[in-house]
Amino acid sequence: MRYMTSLRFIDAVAREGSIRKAADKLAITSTALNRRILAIEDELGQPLFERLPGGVRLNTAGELFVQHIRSQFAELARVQSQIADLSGIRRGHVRIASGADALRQFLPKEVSRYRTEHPAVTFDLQRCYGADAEARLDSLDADIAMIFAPIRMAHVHVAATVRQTLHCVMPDNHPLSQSEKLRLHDLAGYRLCLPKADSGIRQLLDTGLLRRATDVDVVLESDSFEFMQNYLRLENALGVQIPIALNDLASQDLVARPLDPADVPAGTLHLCHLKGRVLPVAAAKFLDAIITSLRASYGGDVDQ
Amino acid sequence: MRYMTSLRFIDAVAREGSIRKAADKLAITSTALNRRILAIEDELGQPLFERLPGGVRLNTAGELFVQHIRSQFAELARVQSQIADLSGIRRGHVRIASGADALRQFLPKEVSRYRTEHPAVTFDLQRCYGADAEARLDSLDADIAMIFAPIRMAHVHVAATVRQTLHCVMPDNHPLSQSEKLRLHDLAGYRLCLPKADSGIRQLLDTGLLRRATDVDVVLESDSFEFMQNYLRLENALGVQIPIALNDLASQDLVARPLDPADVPAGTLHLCHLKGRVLPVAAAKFLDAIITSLRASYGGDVDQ
DNA sequence: TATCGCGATGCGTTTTTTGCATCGTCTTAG
DNA sequence: CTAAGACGATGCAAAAAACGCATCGCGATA
Repeated sequence: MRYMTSLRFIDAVAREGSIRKAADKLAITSTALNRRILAIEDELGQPLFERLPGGVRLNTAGELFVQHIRSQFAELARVQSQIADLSGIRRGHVRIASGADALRQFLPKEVSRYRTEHPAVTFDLQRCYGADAEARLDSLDADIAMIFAPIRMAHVHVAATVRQTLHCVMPDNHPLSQSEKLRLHDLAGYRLCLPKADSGIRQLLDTGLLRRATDVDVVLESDSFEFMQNYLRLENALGVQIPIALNDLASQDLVARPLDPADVPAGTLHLCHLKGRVLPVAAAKFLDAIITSLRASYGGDVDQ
Repeated sequence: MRYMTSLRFIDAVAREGSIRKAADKLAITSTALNRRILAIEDELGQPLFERLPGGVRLNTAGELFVQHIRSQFAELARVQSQIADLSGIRRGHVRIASGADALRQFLPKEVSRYRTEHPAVTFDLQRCYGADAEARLDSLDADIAMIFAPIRMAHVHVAATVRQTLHCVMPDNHPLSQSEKLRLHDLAGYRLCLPKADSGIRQLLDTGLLRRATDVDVVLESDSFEFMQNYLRLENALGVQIPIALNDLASQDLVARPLDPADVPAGTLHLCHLKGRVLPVAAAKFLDAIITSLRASYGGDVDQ
């Protein structure tokens, strides 16, 4: 929308921390950008940025104003989406912040299904970690977040949760593949490939290991599920994942076995959006769709 | 704010129902206005107005968009007020929709007191009836409503209520001035000056009269309290008002006597704003101030 | 101390917006 | 049944706003 140009520009400057850098990204001269900002500040009667030797930084008023700008963008998007829906075709853009878990199999499938029904809806998938995802909801950079970690911020609304038991993934000829269910002490002596410490899986596992004083052999840490899964067979090691992240293991001759919840507490996958925000039609409907789908897959483990 | 010009224009056209008329009010030519609207419609990809032979009217998309525009205005006002508050001086504009009751004595006093403390805050007092006031909250034409009538709309938030007993106002030499409390049947045979039928006072009174099958002599109806009050002495008649509307009666040799609540139910003065809306600082603080003041005057009759 | 990168500003140029005149259409008054 | 009036749309020239270039002053850094 044309009339929002100045606001977009301010947002860009706030993000870049420099008028010249922002001007570069926006493909205009720093002069023009600078003058737009001065004009707005003049109209507001107060500066929005502190001028530092190395650039600019939002002052308190600027923080408030930029927050306002972002909520205006989000609101406009919502209204546009709602208007588009009137004409029968659902349009819109859905921005999802998710951990790697759901990004593997679940979200691709869901997005694809949704886009089959509503081809005019576009998506933006942002891979990120727990606190990050919440921050993106907060700054209105994402509409929906799907994270396997506790929710920290108070102003995030949890639309649904899914209980997820940790599973060990291993080559199908691994000795532990004989057991249907694994206790934590079973893992002692085997090589483990684990997600990094900031992952929700790792935190749950560490809690369990600490409590049971189990000593395990972590040979590899990575935040890439793909890497770990492809590596397991090479070193005949164990990985840990949650059901939603499990893809077609059989084709790689891998199997998954649940860890006894008595040893490692089950974690919770949170599906959320910013509290108090009215989502655009497209995002709201997509949220509904994935909740329905989760319920179909995980039944009683889904809460709303 | 400059960047909102097009939005302001659209709002004006929606209100006027005609591009030419709106252009007149906005002091530009209809051409310019017309083209701004065409431009926005073009950007949105959908028309916002139906073109009728006698002017234009919002279509469904337009309704949505105009609603969005108005909420943007309100939000901007809130942010500006918040920003102004940062610099110590409270600025802002508070728009109050109120019945005549509170507009007589209470609000002038409160506004004046508030403006003494915050001279940079300006006010807009809109006199209107119950349902009207709610509509103004809804269309964001008012921030706060103060109405002596039941709340009809679900999306209005009642910040406080004050129970108000109806009082009869009369010249101090009126026979009824002897009684400290009046029963409904006491009024029979005396001349009454009453507010019009759409007033909250009248409705309560009519309820009582109907229930008690009391027949009274209504000689005059008016929605002007001033007129009625000045008229009472001339015809030695009775008026009915609620405490908050009572001004300095003694100087006019008038007295007020409560009507027995057993005959006429006490009414409720509602202090409200639009549900889900964050009020600008100035409005929010003024609301606090009048609630405090009401509590000081009416104590236990105030609920929050 | 010299240099570099930053935001601010004066000035000529380009783009956008506005106003005027006018068209076509529909309703209403005679 | 026609003429008049009011409405929104549009071509074109004038006015206004935005833009880009060159340049300034300032503070950090090497």
